[in-house]
Amino acid sequence: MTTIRDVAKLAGVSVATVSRALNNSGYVSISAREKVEKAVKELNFYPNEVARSLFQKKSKLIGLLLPDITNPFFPAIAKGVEDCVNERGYSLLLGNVEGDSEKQEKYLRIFEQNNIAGVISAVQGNPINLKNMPFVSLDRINEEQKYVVHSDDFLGGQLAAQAIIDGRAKKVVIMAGPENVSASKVRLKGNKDILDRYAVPYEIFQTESFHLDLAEETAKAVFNQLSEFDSVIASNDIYGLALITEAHKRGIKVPEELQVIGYDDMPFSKMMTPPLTTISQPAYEIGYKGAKLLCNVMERDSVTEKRIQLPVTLIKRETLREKDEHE
Amino acid sequence: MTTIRDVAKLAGVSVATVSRALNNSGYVSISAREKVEKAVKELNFYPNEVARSLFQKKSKLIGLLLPDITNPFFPAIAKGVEDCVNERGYSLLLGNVEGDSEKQEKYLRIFEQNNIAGVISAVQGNPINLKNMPFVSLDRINEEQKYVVHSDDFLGGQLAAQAIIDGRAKKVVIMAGPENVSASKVRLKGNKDILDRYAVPYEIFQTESFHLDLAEETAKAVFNQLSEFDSVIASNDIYGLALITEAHKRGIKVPEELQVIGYDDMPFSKMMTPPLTTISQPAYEIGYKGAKLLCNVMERDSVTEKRIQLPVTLIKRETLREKDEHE
DNA sequence: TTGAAAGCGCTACCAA
DNA sequence: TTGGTAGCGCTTTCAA
Repeated sequence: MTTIRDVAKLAGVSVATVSRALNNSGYVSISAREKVEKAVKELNFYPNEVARSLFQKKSKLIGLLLPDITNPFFPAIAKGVEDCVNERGYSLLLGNVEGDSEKQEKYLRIFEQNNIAGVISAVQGNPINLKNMPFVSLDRINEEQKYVVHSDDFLGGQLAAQAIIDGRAKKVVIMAGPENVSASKVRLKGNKDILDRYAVPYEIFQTESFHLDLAEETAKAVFNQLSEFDSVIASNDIYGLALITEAHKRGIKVPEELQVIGYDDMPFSKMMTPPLTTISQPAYEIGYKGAKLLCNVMERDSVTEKRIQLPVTLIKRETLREKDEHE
Repeated sequence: MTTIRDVAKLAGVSVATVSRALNNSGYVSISAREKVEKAVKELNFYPNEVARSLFQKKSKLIGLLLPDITNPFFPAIAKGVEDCVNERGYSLLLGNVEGDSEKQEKYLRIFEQNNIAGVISAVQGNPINLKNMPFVSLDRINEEQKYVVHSDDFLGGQLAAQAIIDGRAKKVVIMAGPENVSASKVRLKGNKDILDRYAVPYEIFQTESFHLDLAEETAKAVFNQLSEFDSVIASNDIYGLALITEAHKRGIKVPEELQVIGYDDMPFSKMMTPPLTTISQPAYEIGYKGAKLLCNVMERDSVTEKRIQLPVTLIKRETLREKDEHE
């Protein structure tokens, strides 16, 4: 391992000068800088981040907490986060938490032990071990959190309900995501707001998780436990797809007999037969803007826009009935 | 921040004793150990990994290089990796490389600057900046690499071709994944091996990437550039789905007029209409076993099983024609 | 069995 | 403008 001492020796200057030259801090004469640069190049030297981090009590690492890396929504967020932090010279320490709050706390501890510069989390809840690490919440947020980036879940819920109503819903089933996840709760509110306004009857089917593996059995359960519904607002695209698949198995036609709307606009949703109508939220952008916010929080003390809300849009495809233009 | 000094002071022993007690190294009397444990608990002390890593010249971090976190295959691998390294007390530094070899080298440098314990990579190619970090390749491997975990791509290719033939393929299109990706190349060989054996005519449509965003336009291109094919071996499930969607748009019936087989058995592939027939490879297990292999390489010097191959299976669903039992 | 002290590679203070 | 040096929190000699 080549160190700053090797560079100093080769350049014929002190380690202090090398350090100043590398960090553009303090005074360095042009000739000294040149000697250092030459030596750095010759030795192919890159400073050890661990040593730097030990001294600064702060590393160039950012902790990323995800509820489920297997759910396509989160890799999209992660990519946005990564792109942004990379531009600023940070790297990501990954923590896939799986709804396990012990695991979450364990990760927070690991983050702290590694002098993390900040943490960005799409996991619901206020971590205990957070100490005073800069912290930004994504998507699954709560009221007390100071820095958050999320999309307009209430509007998303409204849009979904409105679209279903436009498809002449007589009786709708709302598959509501986990009760402890803010985004689900708010969407549900949005759904109800519109459904109530138009006095369309609905039933709520509460799901415990967004996990992909549960989608199929949940779809079955919906059909087994509920009846005579002609419209479903699914908790996300995967659950919507599972529901459509189950409907097909039971000989129910989509959208004629049963219309379905998803949430998230996952990459494959447009490739279904029929292509899934859904609410799109800008996952990549949530990640990117969240990371940007975190960087700003870490670098300055004052940040103007602390709680950022991004728009959602209805993506009309073919799992909803056509609006009856003649009524 | 509470340090080992605080613990030492509270326990009434020296920092050396605290260190020994924490690491179970060297002699520590029972009474000293008890005092230390009590102090540790009282102060809620966790050792700083950065300091430890600086001294050891080795951190508890493992670098994970992924070609595209957005492709569901890789999060599945990542989860396997994470589960395994967690059990052994390591955490993951994430590097999403996007087929950009500069980015890959940049990450390797960052890994090195952070005293990484090892790296695990699903990216094709032999990194230059690898120095002597323990290194395990996953899925996209090559001959020179010492430690690899992958699935039986040749068999996968054969299985896909055989299944297509069983569905009475007259003329098949092979969508071959990127030429520089080993897994694609080997699968293609497997395809050809069987197709040639049965003298079934085929054309190869070379794709440049596995990237999700390109799936739709690739599907269009296949139909625009090629004709009179009745079977497609897609490079993965996403591309298979995109192809089916495009076929439907063009009024082509699947599987009657066009049969399609995918690769990877992504989580949503069974929820399509019709459900996608595909080749399943154990992504999670590839990740898990790869991480296990890496840990063994890092901990001991001798590892018996250096190149691990995992099985693949044909998942029959409904995008292939039935085998004609009467022929 | 214990503790003092050196030192991992770096930054920043302070004196020159 | 420069360099010597202390010290970040930890582990590991080595002497007691």
